[in-house]
Amino acid sequence: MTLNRLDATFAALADPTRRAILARLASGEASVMELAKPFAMSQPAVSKHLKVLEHAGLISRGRDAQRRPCRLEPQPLADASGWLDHYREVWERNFRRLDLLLEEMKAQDTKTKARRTKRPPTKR
Amino acid sequence: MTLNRLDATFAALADPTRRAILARLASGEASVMELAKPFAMSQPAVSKHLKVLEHAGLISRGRDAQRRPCRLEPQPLADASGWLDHYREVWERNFRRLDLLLEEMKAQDTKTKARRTKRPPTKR
DNA sequence: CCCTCATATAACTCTATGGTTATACAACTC
DNA sequence: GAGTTGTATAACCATAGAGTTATATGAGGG
Repeated sequence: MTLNRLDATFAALADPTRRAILARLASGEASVMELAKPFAMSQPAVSKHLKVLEHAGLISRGRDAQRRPCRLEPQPLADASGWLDHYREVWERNFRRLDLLLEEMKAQDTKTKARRTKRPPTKR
Repeated sequence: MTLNRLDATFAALADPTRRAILARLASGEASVMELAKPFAMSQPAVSKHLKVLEHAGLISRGRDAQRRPCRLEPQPLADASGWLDHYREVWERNFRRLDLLLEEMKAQDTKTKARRTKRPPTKR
């Protein structure tokens, strides 16, 4: 469920047009025409992008006469951000740890170089 | 350039298999076979995923005899995270502002209701 | 040298994506 | 009620993505 949601969120963010739409929506609601204007692209194309964004839960749509104004829905973004932040932390910690490890190995290496005919310490 | 990089990063993250691979790599380097084991998927499929991740700059690969161990590259993640955080902040601010606006409108609404022949209470 | 293991590449299938144009629909204007 | 505006849908095309099997390559081990 939530995993599927992450899929949809990241997939939606992978397109520069859609990121631009989201950026535009950061300054307030907008109609489809308003959103389409900056792009060298037909209106149906923009509608499709909006459908993707809506399906990913990143936007929701109201009704104002014929217009279907789009507004942002911050929740999925928060989820994606959470995922990134979580792993980023782990990764950076791991990265530092690895740097340390590499220095140790470099030191070790000079000592054991003669002995290493095969693969060193059998994985980790 | 950087925009293209964001495309690749988010596209890479959109696949659950690739996210799982990254999560696995958080606990250290791993070979292709090791990475492939948990998945019900052929080795070439995993190699393809790794190629995507490498192309997105999310991993880099070394050489250890026949093995091509994968390790994480945190930089693109930091970029993606930065993009998300930036807009998330704007969006949340906008969201709060909008809530305020809606309350104002709701108050206004009761006053002007008689005048409005169409369009019901503007949703939500 | 030959064999085996780890990985990469080729060739193919299937489905999804991003775009198009043309058209339908829905709601307002006059 | 006729026309106009905003948006959605349909039908289509081209390309990319995720998977497969089969095969090639590259590096050690005996």
